[in-house]
Order: sequence, then C-alpha cells, then structure tokens
Amino acid sequence: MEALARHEPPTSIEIADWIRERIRRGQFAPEQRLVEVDIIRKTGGSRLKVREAFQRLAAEGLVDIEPFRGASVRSTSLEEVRQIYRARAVLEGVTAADFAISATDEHRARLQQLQDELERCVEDHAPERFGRLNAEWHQLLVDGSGSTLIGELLERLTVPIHRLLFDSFYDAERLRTANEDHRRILKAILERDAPAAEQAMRDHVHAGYQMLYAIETAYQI
Amino acid sequence: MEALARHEPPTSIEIADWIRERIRRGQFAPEQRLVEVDIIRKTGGSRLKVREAFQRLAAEGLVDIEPFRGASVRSTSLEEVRQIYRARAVLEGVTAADFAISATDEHRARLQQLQDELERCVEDHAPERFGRLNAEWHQLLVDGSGSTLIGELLERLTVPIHRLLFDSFYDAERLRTANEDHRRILKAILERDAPAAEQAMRDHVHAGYQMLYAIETAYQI
DNA sequence: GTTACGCTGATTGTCAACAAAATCGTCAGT
DNA sequence: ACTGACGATTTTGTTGACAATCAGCGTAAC
Repeated sequence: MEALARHEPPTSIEIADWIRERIRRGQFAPEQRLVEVDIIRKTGGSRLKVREAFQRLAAEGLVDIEPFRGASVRSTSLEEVRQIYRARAVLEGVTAADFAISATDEHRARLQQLQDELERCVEDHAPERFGRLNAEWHQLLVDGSGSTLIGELLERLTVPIHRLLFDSFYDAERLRTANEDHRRILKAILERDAPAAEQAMRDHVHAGYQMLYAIETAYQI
Repeated sequence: MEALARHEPPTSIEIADWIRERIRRGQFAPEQRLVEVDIIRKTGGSRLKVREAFQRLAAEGLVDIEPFRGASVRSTSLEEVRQIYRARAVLEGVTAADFAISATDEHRARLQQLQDELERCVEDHAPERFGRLNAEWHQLLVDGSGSTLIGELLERLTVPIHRLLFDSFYDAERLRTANEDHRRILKAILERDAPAAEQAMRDHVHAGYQMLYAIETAYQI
C-alpha cells in the first residue's frame, strides 16, 4: 500500500482521489472500514481533510457513512453492476455516435492508430498494455465527442475490479472479441454512420457486462 | 426564504438537500456566495454540518469551493446545458425503452392515467399543476424501468430554472407540443415497441432543450 | 482626481481538546 | 466450553478558540 508521493499536505480532493483509486483497484475491499487515522498516516492529510474527502466520496456513492462507525467502502450488488453497465452502454453509445459526427480528422486518425496498437497487443497477448490502451481508446472517444459532462459521468460509472477478476476478464479470447467489437465501431465511425456506431458500442459494452457477469457468478461473489 | 421545518439539528444531507433545492429554484443565483453563518441561521445546523454539506454539493458539481472564499453557486454555461440535455436525452430514452419492455401492467395503467390528467391540464391551462404531473410522469418511467441508478443520475442532471424562465417554458403552446410528444411515447410503450419509445423520448427531451435554448439566448443569459 | 496604502470587520481555514459511541478483550458464572 | 456483563481502548463526533485571508473603506501622497 503506497502512500502519497508529495510532501506538502494534500487537499481533500487529492485524498479522495487516493481513496477512490484504492477502491477501484480492490485494495480497499467492500465493507472495509476506512479508519481516519490510517488514512491520515498514509496520505499525510489532516483529520479534517480526510473527513471532507469522506463526504465527497459519500456524495459519489463510493462510501457509506454511518454515525459513530465512520466511512466504509460500499459494496456493489450484482444488480447494481447491471445498472451501471446499462447506463455505460447508452452513454458510451451516444459518445460513439457524436464522435462519428463531430470528431476532427486528428481524432479519427489517432483512433485508427490506437486500434492498430490494440491489434498488436492481442497478437502479443499483452493484457496489461491492452488495458491501458483500451482505456485510452475510450477516453479518446469522449474527447472527440464534445461532451466533458458525459466523460465525467462515465468516470464515475465504474465497477471495482478485484485482482481475481482481472486475469479472467482480460484473457486471450476476450481480447480478441473486444477487438472485433472495436473494429466494427471504428468502421462505422469512419463511415460517419452515427446510428451504427452507437449500436455497435452498445453491443460492445453489453458484451463486457455479460463477460463480467459470467465471471462473477462463477466465483459466487 | 423559508427555514427548515424541523427543530432537531439537521444532518449534513438535509442541509445539502435544502441548499440544492434553493439552487434549483433559482433562489440562490449563480455565482452567489453561500456564507456559512447565513446557512447556519436558516437551517439551524452547526458550522461543521454546513461545511460537510458544501463538500457534498461540490462533489455533485453544484457548488464551487475556493480557498478563503468558501462556497458559491456554480453557474452553468449554455454549452453545459447542452451537454446536460444530451445526457438526459439518452438516459431518459433508454428509460422509456426499458419501461416498454419490463414495466408491470400497473405501471402502464398509471402512466395512461397520468397522461389523461396532463391532457386536462393543457385544456385548463394549469401550468404549475402540469409541471408537477410532468415530473411525476417522468419519475414513473424511471420506477417502471428498473434502474434506480439512472434515476439518480437524472436527478442530478438538471438545470437551475430561474423564475424568469418558468413562465416562458410552460406557456400554452409548449404544453400542447409536450403532450403530443407524451402521446407518441405512450403509444410506443403500450405497443411494447422499445426502439420507438426510445427515439420518441429522445426527440421529446431534445425539443425541451431547443425550447430552453431559444428562451435563454433571447434573454441573453 | 486617482492611485496606493493600511486599517478594520467579516469570513473562512485549522487545530486541539473533549464528549459520545462502538469495539474488543477479560473474566466471572453457569 | 459458552454466555453475558464489565471495563479499557479505540474510533468517531462536536465544539470552541484562534489563525489566515479577503473585502471594503478611508486617508494621504502624488
């Protein structure tokens, strides 16, 4: 568990970011209590700042605050995961559609370029690099679509990924099918076919959900 | 400006709700500073609770917090309004689609019933009652669609309505066209035609945006 | 007239101490 | 061994005092 790098006292936002990242990575498990002094020790923030960070995270829905029990990591039910993916599907869908219509040529070129790199990742079977490039790919769509708001919404609509899931989620077969999805989306975008891009993206996200669902139910989480 | 009703000290959540509602109604204008002691006087909350409420609202994006200047109401640019409506359109769209597929018969019947009441409002030209029923209509769709998450997202994706706009927004002509939209959506839902319901709802929200855009640019806000 | 300066009150930020509640371990009693 | 009460410790909640900063205003120098 790594502490914050800087030595100036961190702001509540930085502390919130720090905690959020741990939750995302599964380093803070669901239901785990977030003890103030622990966070203080690891971030170097004051007690007040840590409590402010808790409030922010509670507003985001990542954390529960109970009286005299403090903050704890909220667990996400399978039903909630479904709803998250449902929302992601439509939001990413409209992002792809808007990108198809209003992205610049630079954006399109960069998307194509990323696609090529992703293809190489599949061949080389480099899952962690694939993960990074994949995130970049989706981020690029947001940037080119012209809605930072939807980008922020998507930023929050994520499910915590336990290490256990990561390997299963990014196995060779999954990478291949994900890339096929990407190709379909890219094709529609380059043809400026917004409805096709939207539909293809929705299918892509939904496929990701089904994959995750299969894994989670298999492990009886 | 009404104070909080209860006499027990309010929680930070209640204070946040109180402030949020004022912002929505335009009683707290954009850029207006939210002075701690004022909120304390009007809500009866402690200073700490008020500051916690500010943190929550800042996380929601309704409020800016600057060092030594405290919290102030964030102003929403016209571009941001566009993005809000874009997100609303797709989220309400998918809500209508899901409702068409998975709503119970009770939900469908209630929707039809609300529709009838809305029609009467248009005839009687009762805009404030229309506003209330309209909100209920949209809420019912969320309830029947089976995604509380999207409901919460929509809850936050609202634009503050200044009193100035209300009258223009709910004039006779607008009520009539809105109701026509509703009828189209309802028809698609009752026929269980999810794609048609989705498209009709998107058009409906988009029409609302265009209306608002016309008013706001006319008043040069 | 206007610019710069400093003063004063108002407002926010921070801290430390204290109060309240929960948690955990201990130890009888059965 | 199991249970339940009890107390010590830990953890969280709250308050008040104080520090830091800002905004407004008057004054004086130019």
